[in-house]
Amino acid sequence: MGIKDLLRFMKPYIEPIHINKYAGQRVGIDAYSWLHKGAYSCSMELCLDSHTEKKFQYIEYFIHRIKLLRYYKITPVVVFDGGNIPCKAATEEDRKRKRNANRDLAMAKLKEGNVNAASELFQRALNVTPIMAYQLIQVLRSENIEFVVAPYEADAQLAYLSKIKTEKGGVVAVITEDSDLIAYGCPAIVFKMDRYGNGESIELDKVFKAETCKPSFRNFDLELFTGMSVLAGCDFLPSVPGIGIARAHALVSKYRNLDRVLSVLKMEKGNQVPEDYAKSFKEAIAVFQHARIYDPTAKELKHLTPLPQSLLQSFDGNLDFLGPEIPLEVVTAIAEGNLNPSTKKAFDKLECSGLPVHPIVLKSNRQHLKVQVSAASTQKRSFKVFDSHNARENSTVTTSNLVANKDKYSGEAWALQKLVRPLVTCGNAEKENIPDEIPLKVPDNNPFRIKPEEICLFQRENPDEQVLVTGSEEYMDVCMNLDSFPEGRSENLSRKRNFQSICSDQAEACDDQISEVTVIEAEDPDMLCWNVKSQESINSMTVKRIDLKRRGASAKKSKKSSGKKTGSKNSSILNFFSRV
DNA sequence: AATTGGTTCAGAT
DNA sequence: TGAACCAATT
Repeated sequence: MGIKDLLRFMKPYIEPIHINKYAGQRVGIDAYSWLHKGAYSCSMELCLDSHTEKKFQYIEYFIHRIKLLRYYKITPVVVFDGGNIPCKAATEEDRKRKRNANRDLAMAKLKEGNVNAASELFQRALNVTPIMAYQLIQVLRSENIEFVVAPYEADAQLAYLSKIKTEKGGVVAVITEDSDLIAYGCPAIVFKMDRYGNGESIELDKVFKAETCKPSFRNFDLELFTGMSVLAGCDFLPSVPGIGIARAHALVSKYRNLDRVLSVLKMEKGNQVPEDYAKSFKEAIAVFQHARIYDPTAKELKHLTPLPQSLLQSFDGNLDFLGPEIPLEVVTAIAEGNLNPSTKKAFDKLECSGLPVHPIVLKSNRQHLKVQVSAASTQKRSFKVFDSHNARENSTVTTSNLVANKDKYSGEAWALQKLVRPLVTCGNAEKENIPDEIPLKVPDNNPFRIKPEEICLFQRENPDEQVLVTGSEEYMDVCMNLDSFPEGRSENLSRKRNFQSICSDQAEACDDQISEVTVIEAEDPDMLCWNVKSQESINSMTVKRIDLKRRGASAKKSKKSSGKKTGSKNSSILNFFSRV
């Protein structure tokens, strides 16, 4: 997908980025990349077209990322792919063939009863359809999230949005996985954005202006860069055998003119160059330069950059390789998500049925735990934890080692504050104020840590089975089972580890950053919770989560942690204690 | 010696 | 799917 090896080649120009860089600004989203990633978790349901809620998990994935952007005050503009353009047909056919092959294999494995092998193959049979896009669009509408369906390539549309002013609907950067965006001349691109907003960025003007960085693009302009990209092989045209990104760059650097490069190529490679390569090459370049896009302000079909008369003539007035021209009303209806861009017809209501009314709801079988903090003194703080559903008052437990020194533990204090905000009064809990001296900090990363309403508990049907408690499904990191995992829950089997090994791993991994490891144990001796706290851990992505564990009745006797055990029998309080 | 292009492996969800 | 690896090629 995209330009072969381009990202690897451009490595020296790629730098890590966090999307908060674009706070307050508009950022374009290549919908396909998130739809595709989001569909991984429900690929089998999608391929089999099962009518379960899981089928719509990709929407939750997408919305989670939208929420992430909104948290950072970024205005997302979601761009969908429209129709296929003719010169991409070969690539599309190829992908379709592979998908179908994988789907058939998957079905065979399913018949054999090998569900694991089948679901792996279903992932490779994944296809993001206009109907999936349409279902997402309905959610975007209800959430007032801006979107546009491109007449053809979303990449071209995104490049266009990157070129125009914010007031006219433009964006300052684009989030995608597709290296084509570089060839389209998109000035700022974020690749590989993770769930916390970390990614890799490339800025085109830095590429052209860099004086010493190799590979050098000092004498390049965008047309030469695009030429290099097409020579290396793109979705519109495979490369001449033996020409990869390095040779393409060398050729363009040397001759600094695409026509000359083409003739040299013909000379050197002779019959290895396909008959119509030069023509296809020029068409591919023209797509990257003048692809058809939708102007949301003028509400009309335009070219990415205006088409010179001379170019039109050189193609004998036939621009069908850009995709056929689309009537005005149709292109607008497509852009606004009212017509299927492939069929140019209204979306089939039946086909689109089954969308949950509230697709973003969390699963229901869980309890919320609310945590309250009090500040008896600056030397010592006490915590209350109670079950918000049952509204039972729980006993207060204290930690003596916290916040002895305000500066030293400010990060920890922040974490604790996050734990207790918003403060929810519940039962007969005493109202206690959050101390003023704890700074309310906006985290640099991962806004979704440790919110009280997101600490939840998953109870399995059989009470003797282990119960895994983590942060909210939506926001927290992976569930991790500590000792064993019931059969049939294979997705996390690979993470099966025991408590000690996790603790020691974490302690080791965090050795240099972690000031303290706090293990939180439930009043119920079977419930364990531990957390790693330090400023660094809170602000960096590497240290993760609160993991809680409830051990089955059989495991009660063998208490593994070294915490004290306190409390009254009828409460489900967590006792907090610290160690190490 | 550099590059291509095929293969394999781990990771994502 | 992509990144990393390796062997064949120029």
